[in-house]
Amino acid sequence: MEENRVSIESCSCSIIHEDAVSKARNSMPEEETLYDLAELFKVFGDTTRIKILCALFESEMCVCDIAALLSMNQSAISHQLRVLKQASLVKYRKEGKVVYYSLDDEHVKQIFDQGLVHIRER
Amino acid sequence: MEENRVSIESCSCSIIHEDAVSKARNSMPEEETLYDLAELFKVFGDTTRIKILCALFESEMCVCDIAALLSMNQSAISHQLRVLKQASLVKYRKEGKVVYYSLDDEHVKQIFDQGLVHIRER
DNA sequence: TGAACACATAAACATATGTTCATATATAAT
DNA sequence: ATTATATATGAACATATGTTTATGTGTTCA
Repeated sequence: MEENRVSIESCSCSIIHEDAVSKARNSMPEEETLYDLAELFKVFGDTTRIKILCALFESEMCVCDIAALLSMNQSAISHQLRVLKQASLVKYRKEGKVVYYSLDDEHVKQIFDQGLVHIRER
Repeated sequence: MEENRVSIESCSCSIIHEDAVSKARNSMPEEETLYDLAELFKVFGDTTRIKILCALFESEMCVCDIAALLSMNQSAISHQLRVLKQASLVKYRKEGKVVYYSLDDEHVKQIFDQGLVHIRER
């Protein structure tokens, strides 16, 4: 349908399927939600952090344990734990000098497992 | 238990909980699996790509439609569609000059929704 | 045949990100 | 009090990443 073709400044091309575009536009969650969602997945999108989460599926661990497990230095792990903590993916408890980290959330594993399903099936 | 403390070169600290470390080590998936998983989530970890996927939940769309929807230029969208395609998250069909993209996978939405659950509950 | 269009892609660029190094903080032990 | 240890953090650095710009490719239509 020629009538549906509308020029948009930001894009040199014309909209071919205005119906599809407006349907998508209406169903789209808020900008902030999508931003937060991307930020969340970004946290999962690093090998070190994925390994840390994976390790914590088994039991809580202190920073040194994780560093030893992954053969990385303590600082790198500590930095990544901060990222995980900010994303509410891990929580911690202090016991003297030692800080024990554990999963903060029950559906962290569900996100993880859904990802696994995808990579196994392609 | 003092006997459990073992020095590791890569980490200046000593392992405090060798049992926890070895349990985690044994349950850890293969390195390659974890790498692929991180790569997958990395693809979800960008606002533009999240929006594209979100748009495709409704219906297939051509490149220009998506560019107009997101007020971005065609090239940027095309680059991101390539990333999504390489991750087996979208597929396409050609119809003359127009290339229609759609979701490749039924559990893309499940990963997306699991992420939503997390950000809504924190 | 040639112009217009939809899309792809390479190069360049600015920005974001992860690790390391050095150092600070807090607790425990001597 | 001093030392050792577990962790946190800021700065620096190298690398990765997303967007733009320019251009190439393939298809349609006049």
